[in-house]
Amino acid sequence: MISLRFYLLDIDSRLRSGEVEVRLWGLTDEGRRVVLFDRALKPYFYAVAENTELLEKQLKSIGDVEEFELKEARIFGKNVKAFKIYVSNPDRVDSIAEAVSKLKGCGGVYDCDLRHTQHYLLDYDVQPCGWHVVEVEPTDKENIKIDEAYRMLKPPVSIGYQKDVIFRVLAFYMIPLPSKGSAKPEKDKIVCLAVRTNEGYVNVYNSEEVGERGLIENFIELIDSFNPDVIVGYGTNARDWEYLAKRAEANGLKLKVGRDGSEPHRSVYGHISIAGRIALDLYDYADDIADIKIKTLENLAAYLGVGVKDELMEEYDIPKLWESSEGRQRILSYALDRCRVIMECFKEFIDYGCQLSNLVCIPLDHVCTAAVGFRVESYLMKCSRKFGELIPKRIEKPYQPYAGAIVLEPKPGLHENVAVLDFRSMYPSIMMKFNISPDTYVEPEVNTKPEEVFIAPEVGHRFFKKPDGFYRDALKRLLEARAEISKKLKDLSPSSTEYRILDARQKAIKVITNAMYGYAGWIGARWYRRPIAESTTAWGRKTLLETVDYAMKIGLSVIYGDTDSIFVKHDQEKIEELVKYVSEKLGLEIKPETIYRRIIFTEAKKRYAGLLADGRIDITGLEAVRGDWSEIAKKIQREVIRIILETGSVEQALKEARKMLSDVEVGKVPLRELIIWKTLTKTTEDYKVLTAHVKAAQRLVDMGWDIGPGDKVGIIVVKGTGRLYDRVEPYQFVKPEDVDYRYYVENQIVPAVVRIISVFGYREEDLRAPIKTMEKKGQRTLF
DNA sequence: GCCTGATACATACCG
DNA sequence: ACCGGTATGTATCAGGCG
Repeated sequence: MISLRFYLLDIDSRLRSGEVEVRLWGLTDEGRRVVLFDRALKPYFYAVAENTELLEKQLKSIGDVEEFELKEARIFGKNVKAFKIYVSNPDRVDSIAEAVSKLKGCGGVYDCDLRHTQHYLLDYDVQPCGWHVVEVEPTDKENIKIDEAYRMLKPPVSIGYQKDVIFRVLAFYMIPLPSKGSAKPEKDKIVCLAVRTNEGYVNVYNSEEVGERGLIENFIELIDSFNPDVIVGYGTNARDWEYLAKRAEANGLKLKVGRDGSEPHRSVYGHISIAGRIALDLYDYADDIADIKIKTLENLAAYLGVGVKDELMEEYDIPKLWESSEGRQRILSYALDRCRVIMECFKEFIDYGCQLSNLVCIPLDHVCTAAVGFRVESYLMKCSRKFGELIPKRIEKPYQPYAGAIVLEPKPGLHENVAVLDFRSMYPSIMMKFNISPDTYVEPEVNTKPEEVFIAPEVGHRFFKKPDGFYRDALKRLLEARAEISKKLKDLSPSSTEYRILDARQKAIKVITNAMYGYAGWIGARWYRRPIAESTTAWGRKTLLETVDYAMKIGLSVIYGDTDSIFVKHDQEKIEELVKYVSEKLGLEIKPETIYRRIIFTEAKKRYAGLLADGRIDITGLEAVRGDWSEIAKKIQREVIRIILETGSVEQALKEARKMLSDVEVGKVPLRELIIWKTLTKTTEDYKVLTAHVKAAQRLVDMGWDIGPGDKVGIIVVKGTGRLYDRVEPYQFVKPEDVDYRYYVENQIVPAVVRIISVFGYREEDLRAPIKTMEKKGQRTLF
């Protein structure tokens, strides 16, 4: 027997002579790549026994039910008796559970729609991207590309061991040559594939030199010899892997890149998995970052501070470039640079990725692809085990709306010295304070004594004060962990490894904490309970209103507020009093987060712009921060905002705006700044009304471009008559002389500017009038 | 058949 | 495939109008 320290990278399972075998892939303390086999866990599910004897009798007669045992468990806080039912044929867990759920005396089936690997992780408390001690014996490697293979003798034991793990990483970027529209793997060859390892190997395979077949062979050989733990790319789930597999097939090859010689395969959440390796798609990371509007690799790189060669190349540029040797050269160096950028973005991402994976207990490759709801749910499943809660099946539930947060009416105008007071984790704190949880919720028909429950305002839902609900427990762990990390971070140098990892972890914790309320109100959630979400927002509204009332009572002028924040005229003493009130009387924490030297509010909620102490300008909600306005309109609005905030002179802002606007009128503006991007949210046929971006998308599809739901369509408005949708073109096809510059002035720039200046009594005419008329208004400033 | 205002649809934002 | 609240632009339709 050997005892090993083992870091878990990936987990999968396979059938071996009728048994499920779990494979744990990872690294040892000495940096050896190993795989561990374990058949100890038998497939199972739970059936709640409402009539134990009756149910037991029927269970005996069901084929493939190997054995079962009666256990104590909990469902939504209620103690129940349930049979843990072991199934001999792992493929039949679902169907047998379905059959058992219909038996007399059965009160529902639980833990039945989880993958076997998930049961394994939960039952043995195994942590992806975490260290364990394992007791093993050596076994045959079966040609697996690994240093050692072992058979597990006991379940793994998770240990708090922290050690930086150095992965072997391969980044790649491929370029196919499209014949028409988007490249199609059925007919369009891959002409170049760039690779880069984190150990310094760089190359670009070129179909001109080695043929497409040679290019793919080179790629497979590199994976074979370098044997990476991680293979990273951009857009690999939606495109690259499938493309490579099809082109491999067309060349009589198999894309055997898995450590066990298997090919990439589609797995849960739409992820493409590679056996024994982490297949990462940085697109998923970009998708998670709201500030990145158009999810290109360049934009991700810019966001992360990774430098990109200033060379724009899009798919429609490729065919023409490929015709000349100079163009081909450019394509090759472009691919190489993209590969470098992918590797650098990977380095910025990986600490956070590992921490998130470890926290929510989803393997690293899947956690990136999993939506927030599934991440929260996975974390909750882990917590539920400690409470003895069985895991409900995912079922369709009807949608029933409920009231959310409140937003205060802003005081329009320019204000000076405004402090923003934010509640710290308002919803999680409220959920903890009032023990809001699926297992503490009191059904309407249940009688309770007034002192044993919390009653939500407005909606009247009740929650038991004791014992702790499992949401309270789950949140407490998160908040305590984060507080502890914050304390540690203070004593660490930001450049140290430990700081980097802890900071990544606290970010991961924050994401999960903040998503917990949203999860509770999601109809797809296993632990969905509308009253939970509804009560949380009700207490939230009450809290905010009470805070506003008190602020006004002590003479603080409240300018705005939204959900968990209030904007007040800065007054140190009174703010301190308000903070004290909130902490002592409401039992929550409020903190001045931001101080604006100056801030502009329009009549509209959720839209404002402020000047910070350090001179930066913060814009919220306005056109300037939206992805569906042209850059030129956004740029001019930003400029107007900046001048007003810095000088207080609307006239000066107008003067500048007029200058910029007149450039547009004569066509002195790059086409790039005229693109209006909109997301296609469904297939073009599903739209009830025709819109500009849908029309453009239809045209692109007709021309052979792969465009579907979720894709962004970039349009430019061109001269013509009729509806807007009759006057737009996909941006790729527009020449400067086609552009309808008047549209941009009247429907983009003017509205964006007027939105701001109208606050100060100026109108469209003031923007468009000659300077002479303006002077009549005189030079005045707002402060 | 054209104009106008009301309404529905579509998108993206805030917290 | 986390929530509800909000702003805003464009399409579409009903009704007025000799």
